[in-house]
Amino acid sequence: MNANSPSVAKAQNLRSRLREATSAAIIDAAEGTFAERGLNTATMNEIAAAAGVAVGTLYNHFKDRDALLAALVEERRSALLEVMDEFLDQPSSGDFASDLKELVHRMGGFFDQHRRFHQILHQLESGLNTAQYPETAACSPKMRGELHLRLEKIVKRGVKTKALRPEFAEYYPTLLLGMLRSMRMRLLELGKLDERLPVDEIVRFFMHGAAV
Amino acid sequence: MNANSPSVAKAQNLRSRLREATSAAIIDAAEGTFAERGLNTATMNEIAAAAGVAVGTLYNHFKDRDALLAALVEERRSALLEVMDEFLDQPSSGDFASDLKELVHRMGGFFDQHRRFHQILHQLESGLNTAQYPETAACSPKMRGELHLRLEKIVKRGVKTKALRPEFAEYYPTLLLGMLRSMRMRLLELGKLDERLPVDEIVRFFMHGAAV
Amino acid sequence: MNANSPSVAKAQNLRSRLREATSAAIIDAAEGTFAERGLNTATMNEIAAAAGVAVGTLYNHFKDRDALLAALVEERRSALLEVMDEFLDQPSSGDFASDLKELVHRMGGFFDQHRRFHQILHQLESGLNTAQYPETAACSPKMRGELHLRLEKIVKRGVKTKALRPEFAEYYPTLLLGMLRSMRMRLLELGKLDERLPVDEIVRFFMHGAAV
Amino acid sequence: MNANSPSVAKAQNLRSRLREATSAAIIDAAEGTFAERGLNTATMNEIAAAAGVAVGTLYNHFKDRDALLAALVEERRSALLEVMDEFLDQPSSGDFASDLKELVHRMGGFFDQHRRFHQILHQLESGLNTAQYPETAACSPKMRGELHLRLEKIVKRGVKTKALRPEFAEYYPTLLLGMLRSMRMRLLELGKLDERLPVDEIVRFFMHGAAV
DNA sequence: GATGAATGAGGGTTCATTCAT
DNA sequence: CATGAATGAACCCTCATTCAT
Repeated sequence: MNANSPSVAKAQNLRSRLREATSAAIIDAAEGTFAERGLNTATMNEIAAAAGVAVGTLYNHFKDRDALLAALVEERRSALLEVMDEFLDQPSSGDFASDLKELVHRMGGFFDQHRRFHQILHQLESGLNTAQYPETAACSPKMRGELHLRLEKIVKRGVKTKALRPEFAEYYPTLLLGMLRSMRMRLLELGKLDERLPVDEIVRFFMHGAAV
Repeated sequence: MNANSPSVAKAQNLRSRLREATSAAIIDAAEGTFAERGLNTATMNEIAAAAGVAVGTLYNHFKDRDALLAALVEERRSALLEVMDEFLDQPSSGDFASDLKELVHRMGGFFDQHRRFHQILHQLESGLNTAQYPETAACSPKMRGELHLRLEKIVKRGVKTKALRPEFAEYYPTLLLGMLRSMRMRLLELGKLDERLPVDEIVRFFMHGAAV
Repeated sequence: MNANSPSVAKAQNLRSRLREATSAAIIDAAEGTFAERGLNTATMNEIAAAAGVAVGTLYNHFKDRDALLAALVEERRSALLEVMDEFLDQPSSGDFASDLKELVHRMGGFFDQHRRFHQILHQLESGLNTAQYPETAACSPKMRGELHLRLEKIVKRGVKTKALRPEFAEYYPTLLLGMLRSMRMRLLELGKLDERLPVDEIVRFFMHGAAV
Repeated sequence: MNANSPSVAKAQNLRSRLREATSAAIIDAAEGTFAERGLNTATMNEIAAAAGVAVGTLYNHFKDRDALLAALVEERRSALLEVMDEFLDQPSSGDFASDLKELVHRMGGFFDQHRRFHQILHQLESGLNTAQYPETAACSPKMRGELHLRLEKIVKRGVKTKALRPEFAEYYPTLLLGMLRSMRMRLLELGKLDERLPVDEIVRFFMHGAAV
């Protein structure tokens, strides 16, 4: 048989790469459409049009609408966590404030690069949409949980080194994420679509608050 | 004739009161349904069932789905702003921190009392939903704008009295609201449906941050 | 008992007259609304509003929408036939053309006076509406049939006196009515709402056609 | 690539032809349903059932109910006018009566072939239905206007050649159309569904009237 | 008898999903 | 595999009719 011949293998590779490329294009189109039109309003036809393919093709790549959304979240989730983990696996610099600033910079950079995904996260957070999207429902809290975990990790470090007060510490990750998200929404509302998240100011605020 | 007789007048009063009661019941049911099932997912039939009336009745009281949502937002909006204005119209205590704490307590109290509305606000914030709901679209940013305005007012006071740093002050209202909202969502996620917002801790965090 | 006392009788008379007056007002309102808004589009609420009463009152006077429409048709039908019969019961003048002109004048006069009813007749004629309105369905062809009968009567007279050609005579009533109706619609289309049907010209055309 | 290969082109041709066929089937079904059940009573589900497709398919081919009706009217309108214009563009035979007879024969033939459409025209004429159907509203008077125009054209010829009396000539088109329509309705009422319009008799009547 | 709010069956429309080509 | 027309369940909304006051 020539099923394993080099040329066949090469052809399969090519095919598999083409397939991957189409999947990625669909996910990108889905990200844009979900963000722009809303998680509930975006239609499969719109996504297909944005991806430059026919609706049927979406279903060749993803079981259903829910699976597409879940795949999109999963794709970005892993990329974000990778960025964070890459940093968290390094030894601490010794200065908590620098460490935090670096981590939040990485997150902010990712969210700036994937603004659309950041908006989708916001829509998912309410958890109300997940009832309709069971697969995403399993994926989105997981993603939030993992984000939370990373932030808890560094917060615990901060508490241990007495850089942070321990009293309300369990909610610091929530507050930090909430501030990033509300800043993104505010920038959108002000029409500053291309402006970056003011990460340094947010970290400063997180550390020292608003008082003089 | 007897069109103005006491009994007719009484009957009209009764009717009008019954009508108000039904409207209020519908708005309450809508609040619950929109919050629980999601702004897009909640159906008119669900809302009617929750209110214990038939669908047609919803349309006797509100022009369409959009108008019902707008009426709901408007109802709560005015109640919230009233609570805030009642405080803001008083002379300052002189101590900024006390003033802020009091104001946020009022807001938090309102949001605790109307948890479901707080969740709806969150869903409205993305602005993506409003595209579909023109009437709400005109109402919801107004509400956010007015909330913002109140907070800006007190923030400016704080800056003027040098209780607050001026550098990032334009975003303090956004951050404060973002923290309240993310805390609500977190409590929901943890299943602590009936727990109150930890207003004191949030204000403390707002003022002094997380650092020791 | 005083059930038959004069005053009671008088009171009952009064009441019955009031009832009649309300019924007539409703029928008038129905005529206007059906004509203006269309047989299918006119709603019971619109009719009630036009009559200055509540919807419920319509149902106190007429079993349902269909019965109201049927009563309206019946009311005008009997009035029209009365006008025609009054003439037809007289002995012929001896001149067919004069007789026809007089009859058509009476019909045209009635239709001018009840333009709205004339329009309703037009809508009923298609017979498509009657499927939905069983009572009217029984009433409207009857009305058309009776109109037809009167016209057949005079046409037969004309044929017998050799004033009319017999060849196509069975369709002369249809053509005559069709011309009256199309003239009404044309006047409406031209915005000449208040113009009278050009009865003389129509009768002339009926008798001698368009040729020189 | 093979986007322009013969097989793809052939497939697209096939698809496009199938699509046309479905559209035509839907228009035919709509014609039958609108005529039989009435312009207001016919439901989209009935039309879909008559066409042997699902409701959704109607909306794949026509924006909404109104657009379907308008497309139907437009389709028949252009076919009718084509038949008339084909004749009107020829030089006159010199004999007005022959010309008129020929033209009305063509119209009558078309209306016989499209009896259902003839009935729909009748329903549209009242203009009351069109208020609800904006697209049809723009299309239906246009169609009536164009029909009128053609008839005015030939009537003017007749007046110029002194074949017709000029006195009431502006209403001749209206009367002619009204007679055709009332004859169709009469045939329907008599259950003579398949009988043809008696065009010769109508033209004779138009020219010479009913008198001996 | 008049009132008008409540009712709910039924119609128009959308859109995720399927499947023949 | 890609395609896109067909499908039909489910949604929003209307309006004739009822009935408690």
